[in-house]
Amino acid sequence: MTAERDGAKRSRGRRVTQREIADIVGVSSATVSYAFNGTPGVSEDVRQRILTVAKDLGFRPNRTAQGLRRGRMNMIGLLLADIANPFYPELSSGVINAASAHGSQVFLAQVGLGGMLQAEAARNLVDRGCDGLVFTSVVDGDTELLRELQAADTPFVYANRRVDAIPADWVHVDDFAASREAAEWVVRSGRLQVAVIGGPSESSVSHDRARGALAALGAAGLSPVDERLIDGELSRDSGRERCAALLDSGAAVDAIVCGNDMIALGVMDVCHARGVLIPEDVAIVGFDDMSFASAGPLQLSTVTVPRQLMGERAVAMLFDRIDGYDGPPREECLPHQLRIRATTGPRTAGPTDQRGTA
Amino acid sequence: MTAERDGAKRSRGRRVTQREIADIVGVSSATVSYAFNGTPGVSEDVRQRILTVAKDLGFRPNRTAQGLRRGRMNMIGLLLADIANPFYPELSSGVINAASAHGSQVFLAQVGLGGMLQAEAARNLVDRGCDGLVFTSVVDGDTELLRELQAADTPFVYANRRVDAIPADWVHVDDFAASREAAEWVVRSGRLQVAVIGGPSESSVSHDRARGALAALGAAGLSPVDERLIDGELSRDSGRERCAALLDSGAAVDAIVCGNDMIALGVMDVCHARGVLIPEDVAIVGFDDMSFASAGPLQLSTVTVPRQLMGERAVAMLFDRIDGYDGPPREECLPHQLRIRATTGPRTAGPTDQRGTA
DNA sequence: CGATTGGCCTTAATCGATTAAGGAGGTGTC
DNA sequence: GACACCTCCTTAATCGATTAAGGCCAATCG
Repeated sequence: MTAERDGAKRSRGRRVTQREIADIVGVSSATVSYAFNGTPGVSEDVRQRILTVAKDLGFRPNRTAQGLRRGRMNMIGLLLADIANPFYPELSSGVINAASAHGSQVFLAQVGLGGMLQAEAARNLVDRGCDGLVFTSVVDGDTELLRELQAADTPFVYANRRVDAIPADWVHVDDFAASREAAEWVVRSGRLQVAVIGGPSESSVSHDRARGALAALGAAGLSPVDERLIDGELSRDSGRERCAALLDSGAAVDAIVCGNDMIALGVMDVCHARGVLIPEDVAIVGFDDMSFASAGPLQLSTVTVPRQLMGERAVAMLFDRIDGYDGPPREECLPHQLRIRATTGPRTAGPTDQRGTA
Repeated sequence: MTAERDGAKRSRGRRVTQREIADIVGVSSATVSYAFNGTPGVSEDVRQRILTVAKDLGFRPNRTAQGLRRGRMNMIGLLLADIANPFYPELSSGVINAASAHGSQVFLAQVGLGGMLQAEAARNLVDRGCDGLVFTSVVDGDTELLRELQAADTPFVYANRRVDAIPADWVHVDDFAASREAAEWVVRSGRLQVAVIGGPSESSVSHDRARGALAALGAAGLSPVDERLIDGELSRDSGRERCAALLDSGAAVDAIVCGNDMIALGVMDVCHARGVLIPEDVAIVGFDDMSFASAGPLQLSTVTVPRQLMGERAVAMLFDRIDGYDGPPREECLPHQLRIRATTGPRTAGPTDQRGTA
């Protein structure tokens, strides 16, 4: 008798359909559909009766059925390497909000890291009917997938990283220039023994950042402390490991240019643990300006990347494609900003020669 | 003639269907479906021919059609307040990976913050066919929505926050006890003028944390410095504002217990800017142990919350429901850990009476 | 007054898969 | 020879919406 009992009785997901509304109002289901879509040719009286009944019954359209019929699901896929890396949440936030403003929602896939491979995840998203994809973590190995998507005419954009071999819409910052500026600053402030601890070379972004730093060093007639440290992961752990290896090697270092702020965090962990003073002994510069970089006592010098905006612009470009734009791939370069804080302050000690005795 | 030309010619999303495979192999589409699903009753010969043709044509099943017919989309919805708040990405990562292990993918909805209202977002996810929902940021105002979901028998779980009035599966930590422990530590180390800068009282988690801290103070015969500061947002900005207000008020303070690490970050920003020494003048304790809390020079005392695990357990409980478990709501309390670092070190100065002249 | 015109609905096909029910052809049994 | 019984397919309904095409009726026109 009660609503509770009814609720318990129906099987899960038993939802009101247009057909039921049609039966109650006494019209055909087509009319109900027309009423909801505002299609002309439904009298105001009937429309009102339909809407009233729908409301009473708590009708909600089945988006799956709509999607099947209309061939468009109004959703986009977002692929990222590791949502726990603080770079991505803000980018994602931009993507989600911009998509929402376009009436779409976002399907999230985490690739690598216990998740699926990128290609598998991307195909899955397409199978589910995503109208387009935003790639934030492509690597060169994804070439085949991207080719496949282009062949099938599935819209996608690169946010941040890109694959050179597959031209497509791309939103990014000038990583090369930004990294060069950061390294230049370090060099100009008198550091001579500069180490570069970068990200994976298969990522275009990390690659560009490393090249930028090396270009600055080269222009000053310097070369990096230990070339083998350049390539690695963009994680705090990897920063720790490589910084420890660097200090252990006994090489003289008075500055470390990091591929991102997470690496810088790991580097600072090790320096802190070993009593290496920042910036007195070693200057440190990160990349991305993650929220913690400006934290009270931390004050990491870094490069600001407009991550939220990057997500928003990526979605804007993607919707252009989804809505039919068919021109050549476009590239949008967002402004970055060198943010000098305390970790690149004046150098007061001689080149450090800590032997990593900590 | 070329594959390129064919590709350009077909309209977007023109994908191979079972029907086309059936026509080529010379069987009915039903047989094709049976072949893919491993349903008995298809000869090995025919099955092989079907699979071969499917592979050649790059067939992929349309998950939307499958979902419509099967009534299950194999996806879950994840609702969160602000993906840029570092609490959520790690929780999300746990959710995504656990869902992936169950063969499901995750739909993400950001509520508030330029996104939709929670109820709107949740209904949207259900309309799209999500098999269940994970709520991470419910507030008391969502009661009606939750009731509606229960009436429709839509499975959902609370991760972290909960709404008392609507019992449902819930994964959390003992925020009350953890916060009490944190405050006790501060009190035991000799601080007498303790301020509590918490989160929104409409969040069960913030509410419990605030109660825990107050309980510790009460047990020591103390009361918080300024009760009006307890309620606010869980953001760095809010931490800044309230800390500034606190210092401006001229009240004597020698410890600040924060509702989470973001607030603590804002508090540290202000202290740093005004020359208030941590921990000499003011001890600070956060909550959540976000990655930056342990950063080199930062060393924020806080409480560790197993966020990734929380996401995984939430999904496990959710899938129990999706798979038919129909018992009473279950509650899972995960272990927390008080993490004492440098910001709660010994107090060396008298109670601060900075007038905020910075 | 018969024909045309519009307004308002209905019929039925369709999206791409799943699946119950049924049929054709061969084998086995008595 | 008849009947049951497999094995392997096919037919057709179905999920819940959308939408082209067509029907009915009253109003309008020459």
